[in-house]
Amino acid sequence: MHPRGGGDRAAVRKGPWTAEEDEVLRQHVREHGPREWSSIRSKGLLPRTGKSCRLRWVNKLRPNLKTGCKFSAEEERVVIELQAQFGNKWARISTYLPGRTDNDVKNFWSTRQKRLARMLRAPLSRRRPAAARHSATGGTGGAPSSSPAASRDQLLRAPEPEPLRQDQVPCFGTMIPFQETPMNQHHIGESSQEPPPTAVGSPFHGLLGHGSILPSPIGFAAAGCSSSYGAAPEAHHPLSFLYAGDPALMVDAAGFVDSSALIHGGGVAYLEPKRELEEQQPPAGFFGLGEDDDDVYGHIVSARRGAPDVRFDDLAPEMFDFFELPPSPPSSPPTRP
DNA sequence: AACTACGTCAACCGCATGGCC
DNA sequence: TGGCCATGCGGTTGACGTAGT
Repeated sequence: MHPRGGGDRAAVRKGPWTAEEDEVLRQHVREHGPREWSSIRSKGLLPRTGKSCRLRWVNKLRPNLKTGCKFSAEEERVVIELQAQFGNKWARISTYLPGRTDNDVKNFWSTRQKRLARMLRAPLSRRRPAAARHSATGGTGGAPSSSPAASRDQLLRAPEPEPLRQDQVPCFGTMIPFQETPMNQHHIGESSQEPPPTAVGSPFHGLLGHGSILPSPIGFAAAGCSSSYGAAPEAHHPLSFLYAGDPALMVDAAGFVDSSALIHGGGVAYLEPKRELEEQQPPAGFFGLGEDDDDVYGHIVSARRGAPDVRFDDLAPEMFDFFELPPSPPSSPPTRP
């Protein structure tokens, strides 16, 4: 980023910080604490605005920051959960993620959103291959895609549907210690007051948030997620069960989807478009898009009708954000442990 | 090798909020 | 009570690195 402006008002410096400036800022914080940002400039210590100094400290110089390391699966899960709960309250969300700043969380979420928007916008033929997407999204140390070699065609031509039995459905609680997180304690309390509408015994039972507008177990094809998203299902995200294919969690996505719609093949699973769903139309505002939006809507519908073009692998989890969640019940802020 | 698409990150901006006078 | 100032927050932008074509 090139330094912008700088010509006005007594040479306020903008742009990247130098090591020398960082050191001056550290020294100021050592002496005065993380405050009196404006005095840094007024005293002539740095040609930076107080806002800039504060931002630099908060985002880069503050101790115990997790700089240069990707969001872990757990962190991603927390962000997704809290975003669903609080909205874009990044500062608030970041307080649940030690070492992460609101800027980190915001950037993380923004990346997810952009990816989804692009995926929904771009023709699938122009999409990156799964391996590429993974490397880009999952970073350098992430788990490999569950099935980079399993081509879309392979998946879509899986020979024998082999539905999961109910007793094969894995238990979320054993895989994701969700209850350990403070916000989830809060969440559980909410859920207990307002049980999700999914039927007991359904694979979705307890997974879908209250008032989920899922048309039903949907007919998208679900393969192992190629991204690094380790986000686990949680009560407020209607489709969050789809995150479960992340190999980093050693979870087979098949366990989280409608077993009757599953097709297994080569360690991956996808949903066969359910016959009974083929006649259904998505609810108005499906994916937050107008029904006239052929570009996007067409893809989704084609998947529902069995057009062999869309897998869950192709659909980023963030598309679930387009589901309009019912307004959360007024909740007191969760207390940190 | 050049180009393109994409992800990541740092830093800016405008607005909101709260404290002080 | 209203204005000023410092700080906090969320949105946005643009540089840069990486990987695929």
